[in-house]
Amino acid sequence: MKINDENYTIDKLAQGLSNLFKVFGDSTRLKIMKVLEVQPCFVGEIAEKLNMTLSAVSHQLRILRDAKLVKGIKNGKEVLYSIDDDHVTQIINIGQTHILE
Amino acid sequence: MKINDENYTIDKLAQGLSNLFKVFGDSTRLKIMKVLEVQPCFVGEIAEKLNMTLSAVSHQLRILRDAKLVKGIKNGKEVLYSIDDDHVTQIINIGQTHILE
DNA sequence: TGAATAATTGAAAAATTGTTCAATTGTTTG
DNA sequence: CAAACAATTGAACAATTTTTCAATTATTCA
Repeated sequence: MKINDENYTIDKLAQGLSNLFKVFGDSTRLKIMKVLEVQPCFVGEIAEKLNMTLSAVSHQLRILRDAKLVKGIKNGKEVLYSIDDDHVTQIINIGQTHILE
Repeated sequence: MKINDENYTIDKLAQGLSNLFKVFGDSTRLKIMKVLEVQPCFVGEIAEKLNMTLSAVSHQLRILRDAKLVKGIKNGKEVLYSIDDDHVTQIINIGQTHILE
């Protein structure tokens, strides 16, 4: 394939898509999303539920936020996180169907 | 969270799901899937279209095969690859919707 | 104001992943 | 059978990513 318009387009699309799916490609982040699907939680609650350090959770939440998959709303000292987009549940559900077949 | 049944379940599920999404989380593999969505191709054709070495394509095809996302049918010396599962297109389409919003 | 609490951040270490190169397998055909 | 062709494989290197640890920011309240 030569460097032409068509490949430029597929390259950019593949880049964007793979960056999105990379975010789903980590079990820690998946667990965080699964927890938030049940109900919105503070950072400390997520850490406790998943038996992780606050720091590790916070780092992963930033990645999820950047991808617009979760959002955090500040409430005093605490930040309440929740799922930001229905695509999260859709993608996870199709994935689940795939691996359980 | 303590090591209990509930977490054992979510851990295993998150492992399976993240392993699946890791496969989508690479632009090379995404481009291969995009190419195969248009039409089935031999390994050499994929390599030519994407301007990659045969070896690199073959390595990625094995990962896609293991995840049951593509399948290869041997025909003489050549192997014809195609999308193995409708979930591929579904997941890519939802991802595309997400990043284009 | 100062202590306590919740969360974020940066840097380093540990682990994982993708590509390249060389060698190998399997198939066709001269 | 030997040469040519298509694809796969293994090992090494380069690059990226996740976690940990320590330090920092921001907010509450005594």
